[in-house]
Amino acid sequence: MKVADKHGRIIQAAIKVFARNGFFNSRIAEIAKEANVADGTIYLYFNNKYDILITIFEEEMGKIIASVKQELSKIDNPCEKLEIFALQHLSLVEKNKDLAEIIQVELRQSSKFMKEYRNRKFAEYLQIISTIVKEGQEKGLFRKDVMPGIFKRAFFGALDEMSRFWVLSPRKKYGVKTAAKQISHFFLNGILEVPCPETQKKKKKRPVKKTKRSKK
Amino acid sequence: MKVADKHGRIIQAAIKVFARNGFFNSRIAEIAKEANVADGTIYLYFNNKYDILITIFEEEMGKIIASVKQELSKIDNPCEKLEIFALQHLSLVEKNKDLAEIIQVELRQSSKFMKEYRNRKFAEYLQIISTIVKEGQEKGLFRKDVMPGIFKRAFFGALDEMSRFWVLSPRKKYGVKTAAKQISHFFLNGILEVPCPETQKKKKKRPVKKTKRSKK
DNA sequence: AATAAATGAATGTGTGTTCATTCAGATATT
DNA sequence: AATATCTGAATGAACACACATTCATTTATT
Repeated sequence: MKVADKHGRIIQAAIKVFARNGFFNSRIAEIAKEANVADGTIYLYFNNKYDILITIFEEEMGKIIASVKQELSKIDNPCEKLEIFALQHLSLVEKNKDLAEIIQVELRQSSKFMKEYRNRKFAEYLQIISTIVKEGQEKGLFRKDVMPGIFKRAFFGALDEMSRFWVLSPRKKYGVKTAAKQISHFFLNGILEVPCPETQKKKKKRPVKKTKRSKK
Repeated sequence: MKVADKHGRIIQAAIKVFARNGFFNSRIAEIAKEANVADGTIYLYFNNKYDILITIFEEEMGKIIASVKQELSKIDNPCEKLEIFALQHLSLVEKNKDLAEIIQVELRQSSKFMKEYRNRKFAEYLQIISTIVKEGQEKGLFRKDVMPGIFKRAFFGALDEMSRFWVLSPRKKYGVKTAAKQISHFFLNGILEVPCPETQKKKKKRPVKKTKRSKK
């Protein structure tokens, strides 16, 4: 790696330091030291401490979204897509523990100050999931009464909580593959030995109009 | 409410203020003002700022665990238990937005500094879920290959993410009941229109003993 | 009168940010 | 080719200030 690219070095250092201490307990001086750079230099590349955090999210989250989308584009079957999404998500977390911790913990905490911002990138990520669901419904694979807006949050939340566990605890009990398999299996097939009739008592199954496509 | 009970007033004020600004951006002076108490008075009841946060978690989380356990004890069927758990969880969040935000956001961020502690209370909450799962497996209702340790996190995560959405966004698109129904339904029955054979390719389907119902 | 509880102004520390200064390398001048 | 001039990236010591905590004093309770 080049000696230069101060920007990149500062970002990488900040990821490490923020993950170690949390944003508010991290000192600019510590980041500077980690990046082998003078305190003041940081202000040549970033407006302030907060700006570093935002940049981390912007740049790194962007990479992740792109990579996940890329990976999913190779697959057709929505069932498989969900499983691959889970696997990808958990693998990425495992590979980038520090980054994952920041996105999970620090950015959530800061969300009050950058709601609108976080939401955009984050919504984009969640939308990958709801798109898969809609696709599955169109293909007649997934039940029509599944609300994609709820599903995407539930599915993401499940993965997110699973990874938090990894991020915070040093040794992990379950492997990435096992977890991804289990979780996608929960959501696809449920956990019942045999489908439970009572849970569907409310809605009568109404005949679904076939909305082939709606492009004019 | 009594004019006294400074302890309680400070806690309530702190919940409000922490939720509004986040822990690190909250001033002791602001909490004092909100509680109609002098700055110094707070230090008669708490050791320091952090102690207030911990106390909030300890006292309030304790109440929640007790209340959920209480509610679940009335029910037999594990399927129903899961649904009630979801409903309870989401309802509690809705009723105590500020508290929910603190538990979700601030405590997660602080977990680095008090891992051992958070884990105990939190684990207790998660364990409620895995206990339901094990019970369901014993009764032959839930598949044996479901790992309770993964399930509890996935299920909790799903609910947690759903409530984060409510906590952070002012108007909500889905009602508590709808969300609870949908989420527990995902986990019980999956989302497939028809069980997907591929996803089970690993394990040979072993003949399922017909567990008609398990009520004695 | 004695004790306890509450007050809030004062303190001191920790830290994000600034900015005068340095100096390696580029450019101009001889 | 040698020397002088310029440039702006990098530095890090110094600053300013926000804020948790303290404690001498006041007020309430017994």
